[in-house]
Amino acid sequence: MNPSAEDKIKAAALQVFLQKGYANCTSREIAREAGMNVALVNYYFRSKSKLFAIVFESVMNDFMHSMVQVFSSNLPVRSKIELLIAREYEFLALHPEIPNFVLSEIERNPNSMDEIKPMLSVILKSGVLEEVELLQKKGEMRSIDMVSITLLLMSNCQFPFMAKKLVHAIHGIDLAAYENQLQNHREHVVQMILNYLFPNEAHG
Amino acid sequence: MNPSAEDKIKAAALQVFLQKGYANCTSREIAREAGMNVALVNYYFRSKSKLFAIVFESVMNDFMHSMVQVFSSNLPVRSKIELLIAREYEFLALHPEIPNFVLSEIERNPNSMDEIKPMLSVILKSGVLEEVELLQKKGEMRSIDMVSITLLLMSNCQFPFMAKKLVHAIHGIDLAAYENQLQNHREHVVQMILNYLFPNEAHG
DNA sequence: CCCTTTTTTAAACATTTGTTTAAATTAAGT
DNA sequence: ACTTAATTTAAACAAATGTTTAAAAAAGGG
Repeated sequence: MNPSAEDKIKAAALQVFLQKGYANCTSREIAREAGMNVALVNYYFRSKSKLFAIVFESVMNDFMHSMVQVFSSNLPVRSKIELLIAREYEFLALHPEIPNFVLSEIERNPNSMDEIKPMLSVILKSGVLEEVELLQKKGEMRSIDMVSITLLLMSNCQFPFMAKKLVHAIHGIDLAAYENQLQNHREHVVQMILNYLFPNEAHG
Repeated sequence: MNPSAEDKIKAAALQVFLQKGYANCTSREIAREAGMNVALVNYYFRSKSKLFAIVFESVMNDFMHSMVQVFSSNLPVRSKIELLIAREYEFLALHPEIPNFVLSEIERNPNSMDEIKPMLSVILKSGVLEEVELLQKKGEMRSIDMVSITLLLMSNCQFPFMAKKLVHAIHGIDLAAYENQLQNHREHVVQMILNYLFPNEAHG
């Protein structure tokens, strides 16, 4: 079956909002991208901001989904971290605009993150924190707080995708070649973070 | 001497552009922040976009200045990296909006980075690349390309400042306490990166 | 086929925004 | 003090934008 007008608008909005951000695009632009009238956008979604809210929620769900999966598995922490990085690099290779999209929205509307809290509580209940604490007590893992661990993971996964054009400007690297560069970089990130968090083990 | 009207407008524009970005603010907002009329903004700077260009150039100069200084010093690479991270954390503690400001502008205008190229060539001429190559040949430094080194440094310095509100949403950490968290994180970043780049040396 | 509801369109509205104009005020020079 | 130039202000303009309206077209049900 063909996509409905509603779905076409939602898809167009996703595209446009991701690429230009909320303030930097117009309702007419979304309508044009969907191949229809401005009024239809508001007929189905009432307003630009309501449409954005729907798109944002759907993006956040996609983004968090595989992360929650990883944490809910019963792999050891070390493997969880490895898998998490792999998954994020896969996901962001397909949707590199998302980190900036999320950070912008959080700046625009500080309450926008309320909806991820249910997913966060799933992670908390997975027992990951306790496992980390135990490993640290046994000396198998470096003593480091969860905020810093989160920052290390997010920084090294998300920033490389956000900085594509900046790296291009600095190093002159071709935007196509950057895809390979990123996969290469991923391996450094995995090794570097694991080496640091688990200093007693033998690594590459 | 009192700041001139022109300077007051420039200062207000810096403030507003940094905080809200180019598209997300208005000329009238800048005028109000400077305590004057909209027409004065255009009287002195001709247009919003010309004013932005001036502000952007000045921000980029500030941002690059201390980086260039570090690279132009004759410290060994290891110390340069240490110093670079320290300087960036100091600078970004004062101006945490700059990474996002720069990345947004690069997206809006891909040519905006042309003006940093002179400063980049200063770094290239500093001989840092050759020193890295030599250390890698001698096996004192891990074999890793310059793009990845750049990414490791930028990711771990800039992202933590960009993600302040996101980390607040995830971990509930108070925005004031985050300042301390960042300084704590800096030490992890220094150790992690040095451990990884110089795997043969003894580290904390 | 007719009636009702849903979908689509073109046009209009009010507001905002970047920019300009023309007059008023101030400063500077002689 | 007078003239000229520089600065500041209020008002206006045109274009863009989010939203609404009212009419037209299409779809569905009996």
